[in-house]
Amino acid sequence: MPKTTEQTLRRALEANGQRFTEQRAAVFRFLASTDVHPTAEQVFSTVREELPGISLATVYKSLETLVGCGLALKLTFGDDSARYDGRTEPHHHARCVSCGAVQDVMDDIEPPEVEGLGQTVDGFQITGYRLELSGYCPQCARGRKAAVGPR
Amino acid sequence: MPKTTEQTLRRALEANGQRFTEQRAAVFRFLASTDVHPTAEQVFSTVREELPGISLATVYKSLETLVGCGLALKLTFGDDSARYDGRTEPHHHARCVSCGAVQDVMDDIEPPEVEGLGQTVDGFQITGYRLELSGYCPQCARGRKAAVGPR
DNA sequence: GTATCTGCAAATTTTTTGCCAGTAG
DNA sequence: CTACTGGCAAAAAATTTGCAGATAC
Repeated sequence: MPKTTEQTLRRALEANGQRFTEQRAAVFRFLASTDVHPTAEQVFSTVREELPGISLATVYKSLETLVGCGLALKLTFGDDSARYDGRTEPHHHARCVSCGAVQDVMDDIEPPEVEGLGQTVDGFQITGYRLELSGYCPQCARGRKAAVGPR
Repeated sequence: MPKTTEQTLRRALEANGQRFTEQRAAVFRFLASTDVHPTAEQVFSTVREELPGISLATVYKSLETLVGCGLALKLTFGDDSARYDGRTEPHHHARCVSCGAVQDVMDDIEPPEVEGLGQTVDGFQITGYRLELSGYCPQCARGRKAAVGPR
């Protein structure tokens, strides 16, 4: 866990009037180290290996704190429960329709730009977007014919 | 409620070995008539005006049935609970970051096409995509400066 | 007539909250 | 020190399930 990671966390917490704690640090480190977009439950069981005493409620509270500080994103995919993303740089996600796994994809899969971004669409003032790809992950991709199109 | 709507429902149900019921019809009609992407709870309270005896469990079951027949989509936006979409044609969504409302947007806001669609990206075999715009709905858009970019 | 539904209530699952002791600053 | 936190257990919210009576076909 590089010092810079802790620095980042301390600063962000401080900037939001929050305190630095071991629990928050552990949650943040785990989120920052993975790209699987874990659910709260997954964060809990992983972090517990390191901090056996941590409770699920604390994980939820820590996640909420991190989201509030802009250090993580709370996302939902398809019809699953909430998942957390420790990366705040622009990137998109691909979700396996077979096993439900969520993976990051390089931002450059995205076309030039979404026309109308920063403009008004149907009365909506657009400030951002999120692209979710569906498909089969490497493990599940076994002899399938792809049907392409938005949904 | 046009006869064609009922026809559509009957055919789809039949094709999936499911029976036509008043409850499913009411849920379907409501979904097809709105573009607000209601939660199960919202479907329940609206449909109950028409069928006072319907139960929430039945609404959940009906929604699942409709999704199974391809007559509706189950979606999640941001960090909210599951929402249902009665439209199956290609279109995208805009979500108000202020009030949480979800609105359909014309498909042509979408750029030409997502490069790599139907191809393999990072080992993922892509079969579809979903675009979610963030912004301020007409009601909430009041003197704001837009910061643009993926998130 | 018979397999499939609905409604109800109870069970699960997911997330949030209240409270007191513990700790960061 | 003092306010903010974490852990625990209980609460609330969201969704699913079992079952007996009702209903579509």
